Amino acid sequence: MDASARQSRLDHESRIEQDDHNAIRLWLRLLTCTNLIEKHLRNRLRREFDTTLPRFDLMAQLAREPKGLTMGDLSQRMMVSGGNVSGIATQLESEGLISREPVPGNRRAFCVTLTASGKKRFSEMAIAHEDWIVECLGALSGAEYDRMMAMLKQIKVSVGNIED
Amino acid sequence: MDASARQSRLDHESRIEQDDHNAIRLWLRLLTCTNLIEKHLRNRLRREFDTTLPRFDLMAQLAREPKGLTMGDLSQRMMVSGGNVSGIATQLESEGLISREPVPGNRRAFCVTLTASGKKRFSEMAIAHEDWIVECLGALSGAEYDRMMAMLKQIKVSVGNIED
DNA sequence: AAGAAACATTTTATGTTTAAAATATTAAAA
DNA sequence: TTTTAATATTTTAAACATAAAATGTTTCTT
Repeated sequence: MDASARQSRLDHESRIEQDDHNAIRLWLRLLTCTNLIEKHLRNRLRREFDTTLPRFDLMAQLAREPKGLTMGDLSQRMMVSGGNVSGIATQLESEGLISREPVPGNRRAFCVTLTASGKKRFSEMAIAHEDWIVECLGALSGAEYDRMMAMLKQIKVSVGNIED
Repeated sequence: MDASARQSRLDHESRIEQDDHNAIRLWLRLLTCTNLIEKHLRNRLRREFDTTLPRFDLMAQLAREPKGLTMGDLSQRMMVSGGNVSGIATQLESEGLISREPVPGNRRAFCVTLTASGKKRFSEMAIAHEDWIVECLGALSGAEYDRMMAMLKQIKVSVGNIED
């Protein structure tokens, strides 16, 4: 193998390695960024509203469905396990923010809704929450938003295709 | 207010609202994407190596420092609490993947290192782990990598500046 | 050298999350 | 009608995470 052939082999290999490392670097930065924002939101929810992200998420789902949702609906929409929803709902219920009523035609299910107090509390939180996110992501231009959205969608599809 | 003025007011307001909603949409997609990849990695670690992400992360830190790290070092680098590291280390030690030796000149500290078995296991996992990430993010072109990295860095800075 | 302060780690208590088992209800099929 | 399957929820067990208290070690001050 002459020098140029060796060189091109090395280039090829190092480019592949570089791509691999790029993928890891990108993943790590993606993870860091998301965790940073999530931690920020958690801190502010705790500090300003004395609550947690999962509790906020549950209330957000209910706010979108004034007619209420069953525990199973909540589990599915929040993409967390049923046992998890059960625990969070118990807390929120004891604080009077949600109510769990039996469903007339279905003795298995509970219909979970925001109470008046829960609605009021959630609307305060939602406004603040939106502001916090704009603070975090507001530095990106409209064009950058679009590009980022497109790339993330592509990643989502890639990952979705891997699953067996 | 004439029609065009009303229109421009509406446009302005709706653009702002749109931006807000864009920020939330972007955040939600970012979160979904990260969670999707993380869940995928967790599943494969569990399925193919019968381990967890925190355990992998601890071993990864040790693999980078053949001389070993103290519990405090690990806690700092993994960005988790000391008590947490303690629990994970106890598990890995009982499985013979790491060892905790007293440090000669410092009777407070333990020096944690990968055992031979731990090194072997980790190198297998690291290769697979890298492949999984390339699978997830490989659909992006080199230019897209760069743009994404730049935007994430910008977000990181934005969020960092908010903290008080 | 003695006491105070800082440090490294473990222990304890508490909370969140998941997966899996258990319980109960409804719907469908034989 | 009885069995079976699907659904809805709760309970339980385990891993992970944090904060705070406890323990032991080192270093600094005086």
